[in-house]
Amino acid sequence: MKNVVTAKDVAKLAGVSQSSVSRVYFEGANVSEKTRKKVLAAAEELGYRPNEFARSLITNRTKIIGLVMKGVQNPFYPQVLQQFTASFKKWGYSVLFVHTNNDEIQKEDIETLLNYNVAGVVITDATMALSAAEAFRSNEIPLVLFNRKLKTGEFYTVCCNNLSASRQIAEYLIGKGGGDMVYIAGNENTSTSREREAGFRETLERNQVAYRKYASDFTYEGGYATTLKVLEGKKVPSAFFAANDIMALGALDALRQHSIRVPEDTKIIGFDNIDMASWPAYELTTWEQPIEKMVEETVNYLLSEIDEYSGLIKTVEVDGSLIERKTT
Amino acid sequence: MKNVVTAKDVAKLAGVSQSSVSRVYFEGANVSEKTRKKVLAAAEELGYRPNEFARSLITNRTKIIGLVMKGVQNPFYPQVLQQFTASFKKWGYSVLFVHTNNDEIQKEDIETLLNYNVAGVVITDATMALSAAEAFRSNEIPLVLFNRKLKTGEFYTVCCNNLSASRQIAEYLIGKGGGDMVYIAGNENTSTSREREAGFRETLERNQVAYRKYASDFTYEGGYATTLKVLEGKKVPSAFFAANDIMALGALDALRQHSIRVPEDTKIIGFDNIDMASWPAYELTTWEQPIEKMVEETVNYLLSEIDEYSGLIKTVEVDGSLIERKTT
DNA sequence: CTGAAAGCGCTTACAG
DNA sequence: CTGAAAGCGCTTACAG
Repeated sequence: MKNVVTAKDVAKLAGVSQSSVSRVYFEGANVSEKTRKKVLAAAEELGYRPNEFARSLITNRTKIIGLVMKGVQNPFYPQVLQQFTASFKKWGYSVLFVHTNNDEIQKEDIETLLNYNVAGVVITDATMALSAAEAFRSNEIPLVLFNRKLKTGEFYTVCCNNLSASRQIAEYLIGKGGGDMVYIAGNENTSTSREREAGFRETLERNQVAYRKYASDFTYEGGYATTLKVLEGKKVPSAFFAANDIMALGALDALRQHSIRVPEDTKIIGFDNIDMASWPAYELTTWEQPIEKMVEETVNYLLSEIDEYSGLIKTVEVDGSLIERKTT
Repeated sequence: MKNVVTAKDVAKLAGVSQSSVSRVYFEGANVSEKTRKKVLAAAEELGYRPNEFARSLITNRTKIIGLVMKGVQNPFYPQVLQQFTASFKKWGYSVLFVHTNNDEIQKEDIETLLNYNVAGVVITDATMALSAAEAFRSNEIPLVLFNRKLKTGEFYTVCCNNLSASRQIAEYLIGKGGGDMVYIAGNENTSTSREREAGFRETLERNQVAYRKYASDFTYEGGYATTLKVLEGKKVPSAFFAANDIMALGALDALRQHSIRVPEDTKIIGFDNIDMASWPAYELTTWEQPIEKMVEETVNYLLSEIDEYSGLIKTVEVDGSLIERKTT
């Protein structure tokens, strides 16, 4: 019963061939204005819509982008999802949403993406086996790692300039005075956490500021628990740098529970600039990730690769900026 | 170059007909174990995957569910998205994510859903013109409104038992003492806000407790600003009921800014039980929406309608429960 | 600019 | 249980 109206029906009503109907719906094809009008009128009358599947079958192209995401709990990512969806929509692409619980994308998810012959893939906060990447490459499906670097030189990557950002963060905190600082790391297997650590640590060491690192996991609960652990030592550090905002908020709440005043007794800075960072309960100083710009870079690359596949590999780093609020 | 391996190639290598290859991948079809093994071996060797588009073209069925969402800013919805994706994945369905900025789903989004011939549709916090619904109905595409009621009797709806919940909330607050209460409403055109208001108001009036309603919009900023407006009056109400958690958090921050103690000077209760409600900075008393159960109800209905379309219309209301924390 | 025809990669009666 | 063949709804050379 479904979708009963076909190009053939429209052709009959319009008094043209099925090929002409097809041409009306295929941009770039040659059709006279007269034919176009007849076809569109007939299509309107019958409620015709071209069948995407027949179309994809023959063109071997789809208008679907696969978007892979893990941490929807972190408000940063829903925002990313929204912006990608909006941006792709402008170009006529729809988003197939793939959620992965594991750090690494599972085989079944890759298969789904391949089965739907997606035009392109965006991977946000998940990793991928190189063999999986090979499957996309051999099918000439362009792929972008968003906000994560894997093996350099293997993927097109778009992310924030974490190294330079964390150096600036270190300098900023040093400027605020105080002699020992704590880095609250995110998951150790992410480039974002490692790079933010590297820039921060290196700058502190160069300035002979004491540095401690505590492992955590990019969640609010993690930031909270980790900060409690930091406070077990007798000395409160002069400043905290949390690898993302949601951990910074947890850290802030942990500090408050111990009646440690921020920014008087210690300072804290996050990363991302999620909505909550600006809430009056937090007023968190942070580093803004330019999501819009990052999304734009990603979409532009994918569209150009869809247009003509080159397999270009590059790492694009977009600069963010310091957002100063009341925790420093 | 893409997806070059077809059933024909596999058939040749396996020494069987293309029909047999097809049968191996079509569950329920009759194939001998011997044939199956030969085919799977050949498929493995060639890296064969059935083409979903060819399949959909002929069966007129897809394994795609359209999920329409508006407010990804409210952490409640990413959670909903995640649970739907996980749940559908178990049944072999993928999620086409449609984000709408407007309250009402736009025509182009409906077209996308129809073009991809989705097997079913879930609409969360958005509304839809009846004419759009008609398009789904006439194509026998099952549809569920999740957490929103539109015209009763027109849609299959799954939501929380808002009326009973808000009555219990009112009784709970009355039990805590105090004589005048404020309802912070969400968007006026949503059933969730209206129903929560109705149950709350009705119970207060029956108990002769003064009631005031303030319009707001389901956002943190809205809850914050609206509460400031409430406080412009000289008298601080004895309690606030915010139509969702994110507004309640905004309200709480506004109260703090005015140094009004919670729960001593006034009380506040939200709705949803989002992650943040349990954060130490808030410890918000709220009503938990049983997302898991609601998702399950939705998925079960859709699967049964996909299996055999009946057009069944019903409103399923799932009970939630009070989560008592420190704001009451 | 237009139509007739081949073909995309599958599923599914049909006959054996 | 299996194979040959028709056909799903399109696009796209090809010829006119």
